[in-house]
Amino acid sequence: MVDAARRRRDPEARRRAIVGAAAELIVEVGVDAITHRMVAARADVPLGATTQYFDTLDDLRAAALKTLVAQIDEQMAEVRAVVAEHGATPAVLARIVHDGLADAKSAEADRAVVTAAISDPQLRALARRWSSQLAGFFEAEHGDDRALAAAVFINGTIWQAHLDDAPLPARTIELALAGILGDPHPQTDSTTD
Amino acid sequence: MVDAARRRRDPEARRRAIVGAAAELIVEVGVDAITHRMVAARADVPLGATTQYFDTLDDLRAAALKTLVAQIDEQMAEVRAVVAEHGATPAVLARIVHDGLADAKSAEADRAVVTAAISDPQLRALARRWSSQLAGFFEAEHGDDRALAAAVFINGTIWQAHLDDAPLPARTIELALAGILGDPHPQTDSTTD
Amino acid sequence: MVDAARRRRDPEARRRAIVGAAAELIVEVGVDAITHRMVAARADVPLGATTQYFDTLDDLRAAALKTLVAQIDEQMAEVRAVVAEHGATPAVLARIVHDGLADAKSAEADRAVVTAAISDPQLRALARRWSSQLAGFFEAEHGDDRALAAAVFINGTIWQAHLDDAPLPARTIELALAGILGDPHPQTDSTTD
Amino acid sequence: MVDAARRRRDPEARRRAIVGAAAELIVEVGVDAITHRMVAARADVPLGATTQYFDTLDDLRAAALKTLVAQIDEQMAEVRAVVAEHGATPAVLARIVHDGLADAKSAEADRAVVTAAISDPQLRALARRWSSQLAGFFEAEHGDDRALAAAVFINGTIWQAHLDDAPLPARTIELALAGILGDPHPQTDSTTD
DNA sequence: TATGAATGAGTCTTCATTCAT
DNA sequence: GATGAATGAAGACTCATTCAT
Repeated sequence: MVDAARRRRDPEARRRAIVGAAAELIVEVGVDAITHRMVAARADVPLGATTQYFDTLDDLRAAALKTLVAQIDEQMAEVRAVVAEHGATPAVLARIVHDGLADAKSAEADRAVVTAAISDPQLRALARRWSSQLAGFFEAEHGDDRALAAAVFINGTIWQAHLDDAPLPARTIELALAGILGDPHPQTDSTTD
Repeated sequence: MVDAARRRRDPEARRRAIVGAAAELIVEVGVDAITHRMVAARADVPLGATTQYFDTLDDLRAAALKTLVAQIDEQMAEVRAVVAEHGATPAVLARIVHDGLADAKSAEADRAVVTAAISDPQLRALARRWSSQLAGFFEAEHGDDRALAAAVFINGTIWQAHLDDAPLPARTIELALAGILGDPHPQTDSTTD
Repeated sequence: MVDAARRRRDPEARRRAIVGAAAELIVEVGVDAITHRMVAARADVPLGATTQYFDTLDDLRAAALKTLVAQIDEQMAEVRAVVAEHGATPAVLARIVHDGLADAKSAEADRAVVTAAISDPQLRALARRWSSQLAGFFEAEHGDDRALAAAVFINGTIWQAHLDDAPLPARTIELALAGILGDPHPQTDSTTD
Repeated sequence: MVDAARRRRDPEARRRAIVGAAAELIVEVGVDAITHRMVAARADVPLGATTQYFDTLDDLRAAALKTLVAQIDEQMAEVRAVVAEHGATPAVLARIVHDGLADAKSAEADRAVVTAAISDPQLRALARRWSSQLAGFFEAEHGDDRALAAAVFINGTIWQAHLDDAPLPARTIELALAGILGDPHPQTDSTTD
């Protein structure tokens, strides 16, 4: 009764429940597949509640994607923090990436957002930015080309993790990053080897 | 009249037209967004034809995905042929990957299928198989780990190319592959630790 | 069975039935009050048929209004014919107007279209044109001012007939028109003649 | 705070604000198009207030129409006063009608009520009464027939003014009324027959 | 009493699928 | 076999009305 009563008159919580349900469903079935009915059922609210809080399904979608984006931004901030403390070495990054992928939830969120970015210009810009930020960790030490390649590889691991339903071994990631990045402070296109 | 007569007499061609239209549309608008009406319009056949040749929309979808899959398999066969002749060196693979990505059409098809694979178990199995085949080119020479990492990187390039609307430079791909694969004939686990 | 079978596959008849039902309902409940469901029920067709034949409710509304407009144009043509033969005398016009108003159906259609014209610029233009045509019958003989006033009076009779559920007596109409029009060939504002 | 406090303490004012907003909106968008939300926004009161003061939307509509009716009754009273002083001559009436139509606001209100009367029996009765009152001004002097015709003409001017977005010239109205009414003190049926 | 959150009925619209022709 | 008309289920969205607070 407390729950029911509370839910009934806690608009902020209800809004969060709806957005959360939408975000979950976007991850599960895709950004275009969600419906008011699905979201209402998942959030355990009546159908009308979904339109009460969001004028259009697009608005709801946008809000849900925003929370997914926020999650990724948070991840990125954590990465930044770890890198700031321990340096952007292959071992450090490999650990972060592996752990991130091991968290199925966040890995799937990453994938969902990137997939949604296919047809959403705004999300595409964000995805591009994330890719740049990732590359940014390596640029100073390893040059633009290798940094970009490392970011590309890390993005690739998201899809591989999805295919395998399991993250790549940290060891494999580390090995690959080490190979891609080469020795610190190399020329972008190496002359001496 | 010739056209009409022809079509009437060539059900196989009509079926191909429908499947082809569906495949195009899947790439353009996504696997879930196609409708009988869209396909009929694109294939320039009457609405009824789409249900005449395929009992359900899902059947049509499946057939269309099958042709996209076949395209990818063909690509893979070409890769295999090139590799058989020139070896699976970073330079060779980088060229193939770059050229494949530069062909927007095939790059989009790749992406569409991988995206569709998110929620289609059969396609997922295929995607896994492609990843394995890709890795297979390198396993003998470089060991399982590095081979897998190389495949992961190549998959990553598909998404990066989509984000940038341009393929990665062949040079960057080659550099990365060279780094990932390291020296030929290494142990799966690296010697020194 | 013949009826059912026929209706089932006589698109033109079905379309007419739908438009006719919509027109009836517009007259009865107003242009903004019609719904697909009302029209479908009145036309005795399934709900889907109304959207099969008209992409949007607005399209259906427009088609229905078009038939009402056509009815009025036809009326106007008849008036023109009668006037051409017998002249635009008060007696002749009074007879026409009275008979038109006595036909409740057409009187209500007039009223419905004029009412719909309140918020539909296209219909407003038409209503203006009708008013002009009506005035046109008298202009040559009686000058612009009196002609316009006669048209205004005739329009007024539509509303009075609606209020009274009965047309004004032809005698009253004739008397009023005669008074409004005065003697033939008057000056509108006379200076020279 | 003053405003809020005031409103809180003056339910009657709030009720008036709601009814006034509803009346405005009826004139603007039609009697059937108003919603609680629209009225609340226009009256600048919370949504709940609209249902607090009126059990149903129909009740609110009725109240709003009542104020519009009152406005018209007031107009009619003014007409009566002017007529009592200056007589119901064509010139006097023409001036009144023209000025009334020139006041777009009141002309639109007239039109809105007449339109609403189409499907509201109560309003229809009122409209009938106004028509009678209008005719009443002329009956004693000019007989029933001519008086009715004059009222019909005046009603016609409302619609013409709406079509033209401008009132008829007072001169035209006067001319028409003079013609319709003929000489004072005629028999209902004209003398010669 | 005043507020606005809550709910579901009803609206337009799309479309897979069926089936008469 | 080929066509497109037919149908209803389902989706997005609006809003009158109720009622907790």
